[in-house]
Amino acid sequence: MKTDTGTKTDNCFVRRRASRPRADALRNRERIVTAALEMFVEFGPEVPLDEVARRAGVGNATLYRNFADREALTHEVVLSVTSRTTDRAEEAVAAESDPFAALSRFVHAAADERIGALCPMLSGGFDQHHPELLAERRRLEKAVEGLVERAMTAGRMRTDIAVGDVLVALSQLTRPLPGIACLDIDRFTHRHLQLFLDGLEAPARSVLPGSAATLEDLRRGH
Amino acid sequence: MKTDTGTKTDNCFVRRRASRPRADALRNRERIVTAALEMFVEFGPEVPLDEVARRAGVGNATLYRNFADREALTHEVVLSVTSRTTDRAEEAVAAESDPFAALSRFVHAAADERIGALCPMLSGGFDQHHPELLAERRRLEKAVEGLVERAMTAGRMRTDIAVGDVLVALSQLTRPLPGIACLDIDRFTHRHLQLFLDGLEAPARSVLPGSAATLEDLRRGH
Amino acid sequence: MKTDTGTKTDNCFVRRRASRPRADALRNRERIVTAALEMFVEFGPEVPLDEVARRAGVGNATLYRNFADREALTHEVVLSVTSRTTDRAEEAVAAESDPFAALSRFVHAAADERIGALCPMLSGGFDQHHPELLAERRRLEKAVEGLVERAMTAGRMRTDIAVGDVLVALSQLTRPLPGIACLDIDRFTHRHLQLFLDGLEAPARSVLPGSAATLEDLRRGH
Amino acid sequence: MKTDTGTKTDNCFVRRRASRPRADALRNRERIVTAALEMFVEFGPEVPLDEVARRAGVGNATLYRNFADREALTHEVVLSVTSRTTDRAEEAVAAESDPFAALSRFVHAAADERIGALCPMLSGGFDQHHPELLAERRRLEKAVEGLVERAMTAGRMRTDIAVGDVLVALSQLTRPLPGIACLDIDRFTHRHLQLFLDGLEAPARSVLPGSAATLEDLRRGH
DNA sequence: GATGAATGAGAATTCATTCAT
DNA sequence: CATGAATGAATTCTCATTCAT
Repeated sequence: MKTDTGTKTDNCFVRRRASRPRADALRNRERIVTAALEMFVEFGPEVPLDEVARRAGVGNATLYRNFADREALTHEVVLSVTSRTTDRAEEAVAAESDPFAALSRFVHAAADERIGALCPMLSGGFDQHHPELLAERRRLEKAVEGLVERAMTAGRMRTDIAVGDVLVALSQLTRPLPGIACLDIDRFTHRHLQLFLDGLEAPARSVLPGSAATLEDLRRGH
Repeated sequence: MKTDTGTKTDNCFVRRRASRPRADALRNRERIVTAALEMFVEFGPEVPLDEVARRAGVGNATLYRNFADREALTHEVVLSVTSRTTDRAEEAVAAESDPFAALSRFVHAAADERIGALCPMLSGGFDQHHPELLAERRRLEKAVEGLVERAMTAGRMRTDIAVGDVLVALSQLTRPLPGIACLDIDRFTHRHLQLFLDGLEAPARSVLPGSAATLEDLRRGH
Repeated sequence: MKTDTGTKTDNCFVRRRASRPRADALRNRERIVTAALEMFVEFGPEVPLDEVARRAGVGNATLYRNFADREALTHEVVLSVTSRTTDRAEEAVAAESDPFAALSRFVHAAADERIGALCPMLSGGFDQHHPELLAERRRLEKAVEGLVERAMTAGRMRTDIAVGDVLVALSQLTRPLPGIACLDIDRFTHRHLQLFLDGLEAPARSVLPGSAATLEDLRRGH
Repeated sequence: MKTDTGTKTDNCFVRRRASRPRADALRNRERIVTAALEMFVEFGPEVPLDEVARRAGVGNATLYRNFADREALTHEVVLSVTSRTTDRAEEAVAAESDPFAALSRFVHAAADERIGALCPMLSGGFDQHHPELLAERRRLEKAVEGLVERAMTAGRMRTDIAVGDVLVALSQLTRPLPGIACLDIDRFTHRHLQLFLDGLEAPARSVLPGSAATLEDLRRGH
């Protein structure tokens, strides 16, 4: 995942203080993204960027130097959450031999990565069709598709479910309620996720209406 | 200097139909609440009130005459959705002989009433503790409690679920995604609700973590 | 003091119910002017007219039926206060044999008539040059001039003072402080007026700078 | 997730002249206060803040960056006028050997500092009980108390007067008449102040009614 | 005539974004 | 690079005035 944004000055050698600012700058960038995610979760995606900068411990102009506007920052946050969530999907495969256990582990891990925070951003606020994002999202879908298909193949879950169903339900159920620490993620959210997983595991009791979805679909109607 | 305020009754007979002019006013009031709900669903709870007024087809000041500020309008919207949702719960009991079918009918009906639109409002934006709201919320909880208990007693659903679990999961799953017509309520939402219901109906497969919740609990952490 | 505003329908005879609404209407008009004066004193000349109407116990539209706009109402209030103050000046002459005592009585009486409330209105807010107002103001000046000259002639006060000095100082000293009941007119204002009067009575100790003024002068600079 | 907010000190030496950029900012702040005082005097305390900003030559948001709201700006204006007025009281002591001349000098100087502009603000519009203001007001009262007591002790003025009487009368007499350049301060105001001073200097001719006041008292009734 | 409701224009305040140091 | 300050373009809300009953 090359983030070579601005690699122009990479050339080696001396120049003692040339790379130092880089270290700083990179740390700032990360701090800002972290702060932004936290505050989107706590206060919603409308949170003033000046406040994000304050929480990140940098001046507002530094934020704008790194991210041209709110859209750019949102983009990075989405990218970062998506990427880490994908990592969790991959870890889950490795960590659990039982395929449904793997899916289950992923679901809870995704909640901890605040995948729910992406929801409000799905609706505008950044360029859904940016290649970088599309790529990352496909990576996530592939990974989750793997988890789901393995569980189905093993007969461990009902088979009328698509990746999109999992991802959307998962996102919605973990979607933060600004002002309430992420819907009190420990007291409620994991509980509801477990209920959801139990439902996936049980045999189908009805014909699900509507159509299975990919994340992609979500934007279609727009 | 007699300040005989209230001498208006000097004009004898008049005032027969003192409440008539309100026909218009009442319609306006309702139109505003309706427009507000629609726009909260479409654009989120931060939608400019001037836009709400425009959609309602009234001047902005008319909105403010009816609702002192955003909080007051939000209050009314929440009240109205809660109330209609409760009605749906009561209807569901009457309409279905099977207790789980009743719960199921309620869940889908609540989605159509946009119960999910309440989520973003639960986090501030209005006075949670207003007696009027508390009363209405209790009515809703009682009604849903009835649905749930009957289904459990009939052995039609797992028994480790509380009203709050149903209401929170239901609200989250149907929570609107601004910019996407209520998460494309027909293509996805009812599907996910059905999946959720299937999960409720199936026997428990795991011990649910965390604690069951009432809507009340949601505010506790705050 | 003919206030034949709208006397067009004065014609006598029958018409039982023709003059009745008149009585009402007139009372309303007076109530509004009274309420306006009270509220100008209490809250300043920016007080919302709807509030004035409420205090007067009439609908806002009734206020506007009687006074085309804020200027018209202000006009009437000024006229009314000026007129009553003039009456007080005339009464003072009649009531006191000592010329300075008469002036003194007038000064305190003018305070009770809220002559200070005129100050904020002197600065725009209504048409200073309206003939009706000019006439009334001249009447006031004449009356006060009488008081002052008599006191001077009797050797009861310093002679380098003009009517305008008395009226302006009097108005300023009694000018209401919105939010503080007319500068607590009894505890402070009459005290300061007495001090002012004592100063007038004493022999001149210095050459007063500037020029004596008529109320008229006040508008000149504008 | 280290939230080492405050790592700004990573950049070693920097920050030498951290307060330099404030040169501009400070000037702006002062310009705004100056403009505000001028416009309060000219147009009253309700003058639109956007206009104040324009007069100060800054954008409206700059005003709001410096003063959270009208109250905060008013606070600063009051503070600034009070403080300068106190300075004048102290200067007056130094400049005049005769105690009454000192008082007299102060009174005219206070008018030039627009002490009268404080009047409309005394009635709400800012927090009267803010410690900063209370302190500054006490400083003013102390200073004027000194002037008054010295004049009394020297037998140069009547002795039934309190600081509050002087300050209130002084403020009222110099209170600006929006629309009229500070009551044409040179043509009328100094004249009336001189008359007032003459009255103070003369022996008491009557028992003053009411009670002497401190500025503090003015708020009591509220 | 009288009333409550409706309205648009304007004022206060916030915030994304740009600028100067 | 980093920063605090500046800015204008919304947004919320108020109020004088008009309208419909």
